[in-house]
Amino acid sequence: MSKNKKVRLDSAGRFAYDGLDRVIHEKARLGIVTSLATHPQGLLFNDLKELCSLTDGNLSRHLQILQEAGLVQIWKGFKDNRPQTLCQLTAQGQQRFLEYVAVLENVVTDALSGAPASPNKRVSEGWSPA
Amino acid sequence: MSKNKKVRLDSAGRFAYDGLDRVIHEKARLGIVTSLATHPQGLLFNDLKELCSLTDGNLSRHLQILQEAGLVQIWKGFKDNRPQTLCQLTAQGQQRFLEYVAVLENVVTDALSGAPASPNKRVSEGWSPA
DNA sequence: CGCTGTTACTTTACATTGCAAAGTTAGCGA
DNA sequence: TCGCTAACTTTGCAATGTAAAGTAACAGCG
Repeated sequence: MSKNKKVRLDSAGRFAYDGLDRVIHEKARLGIVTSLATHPQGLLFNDLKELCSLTDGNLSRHLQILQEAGLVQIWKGFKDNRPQTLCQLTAQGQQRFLEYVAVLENVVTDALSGAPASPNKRVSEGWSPA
Repeated sequence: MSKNKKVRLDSAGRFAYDGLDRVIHEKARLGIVTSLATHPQGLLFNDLKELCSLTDGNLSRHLQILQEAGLVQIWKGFKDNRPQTLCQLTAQGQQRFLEYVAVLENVVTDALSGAPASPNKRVSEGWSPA
């Protein structure tokens, strides 16, 4: 079996992506935050529901998490005597989202840098499948 | 209160990002898959542990999920009479990862297209904070 | 040779999280 | 007045992420 080269110490944590903010990274919330980022005037609860294809309960939960994390401001209002909820990114939310996107760009860069489309090298002798 | 424009029907699902493969999207697994994508010859369990800053138990769990999903091939071998585990992306894993990264690029594009760095517009009258 | 520590993982226990069904409040129309 | 609908919130529970604990085997030492 060929001798595998030990990962260099300075690579430790290279793919940990610590800056990937979990509050934003969850798929449903990523969609919510991205759609809010592209609508500075905010979006209604129903608009978010449609844009992100979420159920009422799910959207409500995620908005609560985003609000508690300080990324989203929730406004209550009325239209035709009916209650309406408007959601908007806070300044902090925008900032954290930009930071998150920068890390996401790193992931994309990493992903495309290692010739991922090329076939894997055959493992050398001495290995058997698990 | 100003009249909010209803989201156009053709925008439904615009930010659902259905192509964001959850098996890959989980932060720890994203790191694992990205690091494997940049090492076609595969990586040892310990190398992955260091590169991704994961505990043994956590890494093992995620590798199991990736293997069960068909994205990763696990090879067992020995070095100096000690067991070693080599992990490698499968062809399917590479394909799905490329598809995933394409969607990630969409997210990044969306995120940067809506003037996210510009301050939010003040909400019109009639709204009060939740 | 027995014992202890270490290595390279796997398994387990449990806390956290994501989801949608169920619930709530209030308005509208018959 | 009643039934239905809208716009959410809350709840129950299944799924998931994490690291501590466990396992098997090797190395070194006395």
